[in-house]
Amino acid sequence: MRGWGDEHMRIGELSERTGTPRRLLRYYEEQGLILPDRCANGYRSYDERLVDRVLQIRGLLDAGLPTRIIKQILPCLDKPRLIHFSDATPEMVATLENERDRMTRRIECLTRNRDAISEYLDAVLNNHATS
Amino acid sequence: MRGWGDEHMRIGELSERTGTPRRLLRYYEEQGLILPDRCANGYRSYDERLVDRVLQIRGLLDAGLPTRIIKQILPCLDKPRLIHFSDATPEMVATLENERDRMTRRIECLTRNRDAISEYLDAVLNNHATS
DNA sequence: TGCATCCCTCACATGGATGTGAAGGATGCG
DNA sequence: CGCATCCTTCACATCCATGTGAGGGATGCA
Repeated sequence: MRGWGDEHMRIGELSERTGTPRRLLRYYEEQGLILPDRCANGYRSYDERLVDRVLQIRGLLDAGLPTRIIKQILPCLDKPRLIHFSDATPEMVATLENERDRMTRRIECLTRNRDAISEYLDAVLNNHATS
Repeated sequence: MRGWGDEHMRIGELSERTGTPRRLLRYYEEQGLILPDRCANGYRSYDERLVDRVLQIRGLLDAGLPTRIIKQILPCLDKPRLIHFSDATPEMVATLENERDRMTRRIECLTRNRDAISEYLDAVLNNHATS
């Protein structure tokens, strides 16, 4: 029953909606990637917006970034235009530039190889009759 | 002295030229990603072309693909047009399609986040005066 | 010949993401 | 009430990429 458009949810629902084991939701919290509040229970209470955030985290993890880095870049993606220059220390900027370049290289490598796979698949699927 | 454009090299040279610890070169071999031949010594002898292959492997690893998958996709990238339909079993094709899609998703995620970082950096570096 | 430097294999260690389960408290339904 | 189902914490286990070092053989130079 409990309306499906609620503002908050417990770990089970977030787990289902993101396809992420509860264990990992706790792990991401431990790593400082998400910060759910707590009910009087002690139960974790997740805001609706955390669904997207968790999916984003998983995407980045899957793309090979470690939680330590994800933790650093997430804040920059949160505030769409509400840039907060507060913690934009020079080292932070350097870290971000560095990571941006790493990501670019990763993207290039992935794209190159994915295209090669596509090419291969096309070849196999089109003129396979000529085996 | 031994000419630097040789056809083959030992593990030390390959390690230097690819920036890869010897340990890992042996590991990649153990995982079936590369297949150096052996001198009478027992020493591994690497073909010149393995330089690029190792770099490619490292790129894919860095992008988050496990060796198990890399092993499966490498053969498709080797033969530029010399497609070998021999081992193109239906499951293999399915695996490749699946992996291609995963890579596409990864690329999208990385691109999205990298662009967000870029945007943030631009903002910080351009109108930082308005802190 | 001795010594440095490469190579070999074997094997245990580490760090990060994830699996799994125990032991127990909260909630809610019959 | 009893029982199922959710939640809590704690802790050990696994997989994978990588580090590290021991013990020993090969090569080559002084």
